[in-house]
Amino acid sequence: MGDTPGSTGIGSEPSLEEQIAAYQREFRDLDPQVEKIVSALSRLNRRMNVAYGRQTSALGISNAEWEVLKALVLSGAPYRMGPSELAKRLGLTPAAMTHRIDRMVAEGLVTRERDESNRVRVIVELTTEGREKWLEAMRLASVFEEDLLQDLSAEERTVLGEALTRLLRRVEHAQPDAGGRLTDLD
Amino acid sequence: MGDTPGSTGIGSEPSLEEQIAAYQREFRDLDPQVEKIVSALSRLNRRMNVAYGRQTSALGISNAEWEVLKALVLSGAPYRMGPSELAKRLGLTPAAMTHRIDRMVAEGLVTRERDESNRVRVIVELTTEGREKWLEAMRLASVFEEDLLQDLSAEERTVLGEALTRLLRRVEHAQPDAGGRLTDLD
DNA sequence: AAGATAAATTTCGAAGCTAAACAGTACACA
DNA sequence: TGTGTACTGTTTAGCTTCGAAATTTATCTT
Repeated sequence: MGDTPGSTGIGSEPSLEEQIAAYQREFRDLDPQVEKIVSALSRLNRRMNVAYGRQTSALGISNAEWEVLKALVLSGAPYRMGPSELAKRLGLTPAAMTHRIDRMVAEGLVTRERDESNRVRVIVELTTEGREKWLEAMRLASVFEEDLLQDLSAEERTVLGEALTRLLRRVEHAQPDAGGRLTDLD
Repeated sequence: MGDTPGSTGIGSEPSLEEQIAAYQREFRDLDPQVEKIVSALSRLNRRMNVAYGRQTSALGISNAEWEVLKALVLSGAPYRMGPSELAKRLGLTPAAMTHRIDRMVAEGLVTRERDESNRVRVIVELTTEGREKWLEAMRLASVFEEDLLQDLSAEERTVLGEALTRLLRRVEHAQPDAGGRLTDLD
């Protein structure tokens, strides 16, 4: 196992090899190959997140804000969603969603207005500035990703994409999806 | 790009395919294959973290606690570290480390005592209970992981492990590793 | 028109972190 | 032997973000 329910901290870590060796030492029945895959996956993901985080924070947006921008953009033009819809999508309570939207309105990333056709509802809409921030972050990220995968051959990319989606399907099938804190492995 | 600096929320998401299609629609210059790999990786990692989180929280330990347990176990017998060493390892300030250790001492996962040979230092040591919790979590995690990788052939495992470690090396090389909030892609 | 239902917000409080000040110990070096 | 300096860990105060529960406002049902 990677590291298991580890975390997201990035402090000074031992190398992947050292860590796997330590796992072998402390926990006998462990397949080194499985361990290698899971640990590498977890650690790779964490490093990528650090990179993304740097890029977005350079643009002045937090992760919480990024999530909202992403949800709105992916909903398609005209980039509108209700708070409760957003909350469900992001796994937050309505209260937390209200707070987030407050901040984002103050920063000009979204607007909030009542739906005139049903005045109980509220419409959160992406501003031009919000959309441009998202686009800029995507540009940075796509460059980073192309660069990251540079060394992989076309065939390797195919196998990798195929294997990962197969694993994903398996996890999504098996998961009843309940509570449980999140974190990063490794 | 996966989703980019996304987050860790697990709300109700669109399927991977739908999401990739949305990315294509909203952001033109994007290699679908790269996108597929990065998104699957990110999403897979998140789902796995949910599974791990459920397992550890069933054992009554938080992610923060898990990190500390892991660092201590991997340091090897006699499972002792100083707070500042732990803080550096986990990427926390000393103050935050003090708080975490407070909680874990109260729960009997670790002990804290002064180093008699150098009374400025403090020694945090894993208790038997702490070690057993770690072992139990590892047992659960390793079962989960074996099950997850079940479908992959020996050859696929080799290719996957190799490709992931290569990507990891590339990221670790390129990363000056500065601030930047973390999160999960996708 | 009177509930019943639903959406969003407000209020209050909890968790977890950081920065900065503080306290205690060890070591260098006159 | 004393004194300054450096280092560890803790304390204090404050910030950010979230959640639970109560509250407000609007809609729907009958």
